[in-house]
Amino acid sequence: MDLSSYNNHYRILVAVDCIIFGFYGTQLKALLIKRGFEPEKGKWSLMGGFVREGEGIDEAANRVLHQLTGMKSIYMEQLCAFGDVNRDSAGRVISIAYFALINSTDYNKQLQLEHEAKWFPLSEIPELIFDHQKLLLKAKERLREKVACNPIGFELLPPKFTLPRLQLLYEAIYETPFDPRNFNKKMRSLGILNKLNEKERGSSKKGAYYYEFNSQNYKNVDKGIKKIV
Amino acid sequence: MDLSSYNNHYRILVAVDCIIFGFYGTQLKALLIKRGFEPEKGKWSLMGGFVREGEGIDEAANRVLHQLTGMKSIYMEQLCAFGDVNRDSAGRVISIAYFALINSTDYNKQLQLEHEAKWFPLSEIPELIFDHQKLLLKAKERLREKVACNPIGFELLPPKFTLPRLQLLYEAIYETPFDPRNFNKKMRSLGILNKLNEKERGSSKKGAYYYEFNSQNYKNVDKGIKKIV
DNA sequence: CCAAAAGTGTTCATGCTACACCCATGA
DNA sequence: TCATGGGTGTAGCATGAACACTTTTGG
Repeated sequence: MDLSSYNNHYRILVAVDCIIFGFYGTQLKALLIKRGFEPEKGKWSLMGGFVREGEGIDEAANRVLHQLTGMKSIYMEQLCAFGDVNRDSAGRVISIAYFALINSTDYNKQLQLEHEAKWFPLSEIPELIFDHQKLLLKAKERLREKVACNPIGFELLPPKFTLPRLQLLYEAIYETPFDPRNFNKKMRSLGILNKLNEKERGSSKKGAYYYEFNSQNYKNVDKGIKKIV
Repeated sequence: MDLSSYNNHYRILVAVDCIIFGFYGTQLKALLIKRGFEPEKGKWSLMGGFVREGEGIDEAANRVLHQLTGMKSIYMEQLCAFGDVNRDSAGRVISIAYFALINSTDYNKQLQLEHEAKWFPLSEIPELIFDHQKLLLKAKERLREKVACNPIGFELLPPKFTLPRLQLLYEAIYETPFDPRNFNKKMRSLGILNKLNEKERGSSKKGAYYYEFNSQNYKNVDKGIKKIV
């Protein structure tokens, strides 16, 4: 490799920061940690880490997500880069933000304790370090845009879920109620759900049918054309 | 500033690369340059530059755009970061991509010569260095998504333009013809155009009325709700 | 038998699509 | 006067929004 022509240029610390969304009860929440090192040690923060030598940025984001959740193959997408000169009080750091969606039922609670991580409803986010509030806000916007045309909401639910539950999720994301008749009709018409022959008991006496996401059908459809919500 | 806790981390070269779109005749084009330094000197490339000390990333993109076009206050938006380990053959470089829209009538041709820059129709892009082809593709996608709901197409036109010309622009972006009756109706109904009392002569005998973009009206509308195309 | 949540169908308004003719003018 | 591109309106269709009642069953 010939590095000669690049040698005199300024090198910068590059971090990845992850906005991790989960769906608990009726609330969309974000997973935050108590920062474990200076500066701003002990304050609430997004989970992040520096990009290492020989490590791609997506790889770095995956590593960071794995560190905190113990999960592999999390749904994850790059948001954008944040690079104001003084965004980090301890020096020049460019942060590449990722947002991730996880199914809250299967992740490692042990790791959560180690990192002093906590789920916060989006309406009750505490003060965050640096520009992390801004990253979180942008992630929320992007999630809405993305969910409107792409079936990624399912990433926030277990493989089997009921329609009322799916509706609660969309209501949490958009912070607005939907009409259950219209919602069901729309969802069924998209042809991306399989109705199972099994009911969920417990949240109602009648019981609601379970559905699963049919990704095969989705792939056959012209992506991004149909509006989901 | 206390840098102690960050000191042992790996620092990386960060570049910004700009995908610059322009509208010429009936074609959407991208501005490419002949790369002026090694590696890959003399090959076609996006215009880019390294992020400097004390310079924010948006600032860096503006600087790069100014260098090539001589224009200030160009419409510009961050696309995303590209950070695969071996994307640059000469070492680890993370690139933050920006796409820019410029009105082709008022930019500096002199600078174009100095950089050996050339406008290429999107259907005739030559081989590009590194992953620049990928950046360009992604920019094209993003432009379509963005233009569908935001009136940024006007950035590609002079302040005064005719409806047939605007239609040609949209047709170029979406690579598909529109019905002129429906297109006009839709555009007029959005209430973001001012019809001027002046006609463009030359492209037809009857002449077409000039319009200008009314950004004031646009700001009063609930953004991002209305679909433009 | 009653309370609580699940499930379903119809109507109306709106917006999108398709489509054909007259207008103004320079040559 | 004619060729060229500019400009407009209508009817059918699909989609989204509003809205109320029946079903199931555990307690």
